[in-house]
Parts: sequence; C-alpha cells; structure tokens
Amino acid sequence: MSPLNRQQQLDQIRDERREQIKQAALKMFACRGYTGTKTSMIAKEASISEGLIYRYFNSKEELFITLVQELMEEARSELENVGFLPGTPFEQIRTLTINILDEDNIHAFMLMERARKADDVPEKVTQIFEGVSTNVLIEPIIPIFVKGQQSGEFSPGEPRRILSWYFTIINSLLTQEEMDEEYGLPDVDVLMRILTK
Amino acid sequence: MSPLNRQQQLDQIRDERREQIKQAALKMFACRGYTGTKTSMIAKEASISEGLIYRYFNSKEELFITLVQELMEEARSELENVGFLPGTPFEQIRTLTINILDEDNIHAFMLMERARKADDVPEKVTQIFEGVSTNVLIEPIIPIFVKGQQSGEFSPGEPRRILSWYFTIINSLLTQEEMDEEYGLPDVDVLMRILTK
Amino acid sequence: MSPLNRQQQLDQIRDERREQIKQAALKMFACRGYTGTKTSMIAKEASISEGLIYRYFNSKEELFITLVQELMEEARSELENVGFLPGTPFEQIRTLTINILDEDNIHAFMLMERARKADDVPEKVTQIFEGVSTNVLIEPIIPIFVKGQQSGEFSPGEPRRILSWYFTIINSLLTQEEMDEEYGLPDVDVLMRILTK
Amino acid sequence: MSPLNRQQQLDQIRDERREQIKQAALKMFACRGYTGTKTSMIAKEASISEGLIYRYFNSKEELFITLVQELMEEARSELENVGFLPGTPFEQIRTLTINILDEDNIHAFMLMERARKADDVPEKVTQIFEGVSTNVLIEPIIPIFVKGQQSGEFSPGEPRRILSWYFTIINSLLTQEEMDEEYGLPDVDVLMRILTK
DNA sequence: CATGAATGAGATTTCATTCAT
DNA sequence: TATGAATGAAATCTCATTCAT
Repeated sequence: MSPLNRQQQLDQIRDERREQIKQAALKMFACRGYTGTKTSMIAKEASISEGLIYRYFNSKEELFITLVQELMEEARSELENVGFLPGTPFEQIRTLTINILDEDNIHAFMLMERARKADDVPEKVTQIFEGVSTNVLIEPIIPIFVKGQQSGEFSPGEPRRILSWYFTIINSLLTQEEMDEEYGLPDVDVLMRILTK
Repeated sequence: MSPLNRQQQLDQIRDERREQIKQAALKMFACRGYTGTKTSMIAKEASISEGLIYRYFNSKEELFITLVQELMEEARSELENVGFLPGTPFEQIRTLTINILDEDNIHAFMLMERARKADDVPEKVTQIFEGVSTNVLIEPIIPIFVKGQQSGEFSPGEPRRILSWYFTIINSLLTQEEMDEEYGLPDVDVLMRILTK
Repeated sequence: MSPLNRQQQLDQIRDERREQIKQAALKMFACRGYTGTKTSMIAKEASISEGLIYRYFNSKEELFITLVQELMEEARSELENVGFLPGTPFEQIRTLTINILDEDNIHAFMLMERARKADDVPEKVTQIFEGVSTNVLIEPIIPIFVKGQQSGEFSPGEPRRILSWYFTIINSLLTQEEMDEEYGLPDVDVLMRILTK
Repeated sequence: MSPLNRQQQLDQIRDERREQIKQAALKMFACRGYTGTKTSMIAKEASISEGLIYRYFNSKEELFITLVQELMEEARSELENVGFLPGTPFEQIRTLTINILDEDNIHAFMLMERARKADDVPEKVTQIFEGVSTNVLIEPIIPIFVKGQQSGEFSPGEPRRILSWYFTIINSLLTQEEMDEEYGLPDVDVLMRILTK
C-alpha cells in the first residue's frame, strides 16, 4: 500500500470515528442534556473507550459546541434551499415540513431545543443562539411564504409571526415523544392548515 | 411569649423555609434541569447556606421528587376543578387556558416538561410520569369538551386527540421564552380557535 | 426564697443537667465510639436540645475527655480502696471482682476499652492512657496479691503479670455482650480460679 | 503484547489494586472503627487518590461490608478445616490457636471485634453477625473438642460453653495491643491450659 | 490509534458548633 | 437556662480529563 493510500485510510478512520462520537453524543445530549450526559455514557454509546473522545475533541464542551454549530448549519442550509425546491410555495414548505418531521431528525431537534432553552449549557452555545435567533433561520422562508400569500395559497397575516409560531409548534410536536405511542405525529396536511386557514 | 406561640412560631419558620427552598429549587431546576442544578445554586437562590437544604430535604433527589409530585397534584387539582367553573364549556376551558398561561406558572411548566422528557432525572420521577400520563390529566376535561361539541361550541373530532394536541401546544408555547421578546404569547382566543376551528 | 437558696437551686440544676449529659454521653460513646457518636444523639438520649450541651461542655471533645478522666479516677479510687475492704486478700479481690462485674459498670468499661484501644479519640485521651497505663492501676493491688500468695490463697508467679492478665480477661468478658444471651458472665468464683489455680 | 496478555495484565492490576485498598482499609477500620476512618485515610494508607477507591467499591459502606464478609468467610473456612489438621484433637486445636495468634491476623481480629460490638456500623454488618453468631463459628470445633474430652486430653464440661469462653479470651488477648510491650501474648500452651485443666 | 486505570477538582452530604429567640 | 434553626468546615462521592501502556 502506498504511503498516500495509507494516509487516506487513516484519515478515513479518523473521520468515521469522529462521526461515530458525534452521533453517540447527539443521542445522549438530546436525551439527557449537557450536564446530564457523562462522557462515559457517550463513550459507551459509541462503543469506544473513554479516553478516545479526547483525541477527537478537546473537551466535552467543545464536542457539544461542535454539535450545536453543525446542526445549526444544517438547519440553515436546509431552510435556504427551500426556495430551490420544485413546486409552488405551498408545495415547497410542505416538502420542508416533511423533511423536518423525519424521525431521523428527532435527536437533532431535541438537542437544539434543550441547547436553546436550558441554562446549563456552555456560554458559547448561549451566544450562538443569541446571535442566530430562530427568526434569522426563518428569514429565507419569508419571501416564499409571502409569495404564497399573494397567490392565495396561504392565509394573510404578518409572515414572520405566523411562521415563527408554525415552527415553534412543529418543534414542540417533534420533541413530544409521548404522543407517538397514542396518536403519532399529526399529519403534514393538518399542520399545513395552520398556514392556510 | 407562651410556649404555644413559640411552637407555632417555629412551625411557621419551618414552613416558610421549606417553601423558600422549594421556590428556589423550582426556578433552578426549571432553567437548568436536574443534573444542571447544583445544590449550591439552590442555596444561593434561596439565600441560605447549602447545609440548610438538608434539614428540610434528605437529598437533592428528594427535593426534586417532592417538587414534581406537588406540581403534579396541583395540575391534577386544577384540571379536576374546571367542571365547576362558571359558564359554558367554552368559557370553562377558556378560563383554564388563561390560568395556565399565567406567567407565575412558567417555571412550574418548564420543570414538568423537562422532568417528563429528560432522561437525567431520578428513577422515581420517571415512574410518576409513567403512572400518570398526560392523558390521565386530560381525562376530566373530556366530558366538558364533549358537552361543548354537542352544543356546537367546539369542532367535532376525537376529543382525547384534539385536547392532547391542544395542551401539547400550550405547553410548548409556555416554555418558549424566546418568543416573548418578539411577539409574546399568542392571545387566548387565537389558541381557543384550535378547538373551535 | 432567699438569694442564697436560689443560687443553690440553680447550682443543683446545673449539676443534675451535667450529670444527665454525662450519663447519656457515656452510653452513646460506649456503644458507638467517639467519632461514631453524634452530639445530636447525646442530646436525644439526654432528652435535651442539641445546643444545651455547649452550656455545660465546651466541645464534644471536652465532654469525652471529662468522661474518661472521671472514669479513670473512679477506677483508681476503687482499686486503691481494695486494701481497706474487710477480709483476707482473697476475699478483698473477690469483692473487687464482684463490684467490677456489676452491670451498671458495663458502659463505663466499654467506653474505657474503646478509648484505650481505638485510634479515633482526641489526642489528650491517648495521652491519659499513656501516662496511666493499666499497670499503674494494678499497682495498689499487687501488695494485696503478694500477701495472698504468701498466705497460700493465690498461686505463685509474677504478680504484675498474673494480675494484668486477670484484669484483661475480666475486661474482655465485660465487653462481650453477646455472651450474656447464651451463658451470661462466668461466675466470680470461676474467675477467681485464674488467680488461685 | 498480545490482546490476551493485555487483558490479563489489566485484570491483574485491578486485582492488585482491590487487594491494596482492602488491606489499607482493614488496617484503618481496625484501628479507628467505621466512622472514625475517613476515606482520605484509606487512600493515603494505600497510596492512591481518594477517587480511586470508588472505582473498586461503590461506597465506604460497601468496602466495609465486603471486608467483614470476606473475613467472616475466612474465619469460617479456617475453623472448618481444623478437623483435617494432623494430630490429636489437642494438637489440632493447638495448631488452630497458633494460627489465630499470628500477628498478621491482628487487624482482622480487631476489625471483627469492633464490627460485632460497635453500634456505629452499617445495618448490613449487624445483620451478618446476627445471622452468624460466634457460636455458629464454634460449631465445627465442638466434635473435635468432645473427642478430646473422651480421650482425656481436655477437661470435662459443656463443650460449647468452654469453647465460647476460650475464643472470647483469645479474641480479647489479640486485641490488647498494650500487653505486647510489657509481656507479649501469653504462650500458646498457657492458653491451652484453659481447655485442659 | 486505542485503552482504561488513575487523578483531582468540584459536587453532594454530614455534623459540631453558634446564635437569635 | 433552654431551644432548635442556621452555618460552614470537613467528609463522602462523582466525573471530566490525563497518561502509562
């Protein structure tokens, strides 16, 4: 094997390990919060030794911040792409909603919820959310919503306000695991009625 | 001072202290979660020494459990009394909603939310919520809602399901502090529309 | 009531209280050792408030030391008086043995045992026992024992050594509560045989 | 190093550490009792950090209970093996006595004494001693003693009673450190006379 | 790179002592 | 004098992080 390939292989292992740790941390932080998650739990969830975390992240804090930042970036990216989805404004936002409700996202959303609302997170995370409030995330959706209002697909009213509530509600539904057992998540089209009616 | 008065006075001091500690703990647990709240913070918030907490509660865990149980009891009691409020079913549930949205309740609701959803709480708290699910709490409201449906005040549909979503949404709105700054909580009557359609 | 009597009365109350505390402390220290006894237990045993102990003793340590010193003094006094008891040397030591085996002494003996053997006692107590070793206590008995040897009542052998073992054994029997249930303490005359052979 | 060896090596380290902690704890508990022994002392005696104790034992209490149980088991085992020692009943019990008087056992005996007599020990330890009283330990020796009585090696009398006293006395002598300085422990053969005479 | 034993700073809890009443 | 609520120093215990292997 050439030295180059050797290096590539190592890099790949590193990337995989890093991802593995992040996934485990995401799950644990989502379920137990920042202080409630012990590094030993993350290691166990990731099936690695406790010490190994520190070869990929300088500290529990850095791991948490990294997660929040990356999830934030993903969310931002997802929202910015809505305008490029096919279909009418209604169909674009409907697709976005479906994507968000995907259960693979559940831990990500729970983590973000907690990170934003809880006071027991690193200073820097608080700052991230101060700088980038929910409303900033909503920003790229506003013109789309307005277009839908003009075409009559959406009900009239202050766009930012309506969208803010809409995402708040989706968020809260996502993190209400308990509901699943009885009724599951509400149908997408029921939710869309919040915007149309 | 007579011995009787002396004893009464001591009892009163104990009651006040206990209440003081519970209030401080409620606030801290609500904002920072169970593991994120250090006993030193509770003591500081209550302006007492750390040791004193332990003359009133055997442990941080017991303090937390006590809070959850008492809040649960209050909630149950509040919901059971709705039927005895004056007015039509619509007015009764409207009054309940106003009571819930009262900002004095904010910490109580946040604490309950976290206690129910987080995995970093004492075993016993998990059990409390397993035994008494949200649906049990909703139970006493159902007949009232049905009466409202019959009189045409409320929209048709499966009562338990509609009410479950209704309270989920109220819950989530209450715990979204961030919104306050921009738009505050939605008006009661806007929320009631979820039930009336 | 005259001022003098008033004063006397107060003094008497003080003495009684002090005695009450000492008795309670003796029992607790005997059963649970120095560090194992909490001042709150002593207070409870004496049926007084926790704070009151400190109006009679400056500290738990002082209370303990006082007890040890007084018990030591009593023991010394008891042993010094043996020579003035009526009867032959055998009868004198027999009477002493009966007095020691009195069950009212059990706590006193247990306390002394622990105070002497345990390392978790105040420095000063250790010093007391260094200064006044068991052998010093035995000293006044030696001439009596020797007289008994000369008269043939006791078996020959080095007096200090024989007496040292004798008291060690009595001590140990006294503190073996468990035995009571099955066989009680050995009969005085059985014990005396250790000396007579 | 092969993975197998690596695992063996780690196991060995764990065993050694555990033993090291138990030895240190044994010494401290023996000298200072349960409450009188601080975990910091155990750590210092074992030359490890305080925290490490808790990777091997869940609590100071568990450490203490473990020690008592294991010592109890050893004692039981030792006593049960007496019948298989070579020689006559007299020689068997003589060998047992020598083994007990071994100064390596001193801490073990002191710890057991304290654990049995003191009231400041964990509940569970009290239960252990309730379940397995001294007499139960003596049980396997009784037939041996009876055989010795029949052969005339031992003096007549109720075996359980005589043996109970015998071990009580040996116990007490073992824990009388003070004696060492002056006369040391009595000779085995002197002690055996308690049984023969 | 990977492990997990070990550390030590910090959290929870206890309890001798003080102090307002 | 007597009480018991309150304190704070010290004990027990936890866990993020380091380090020898």
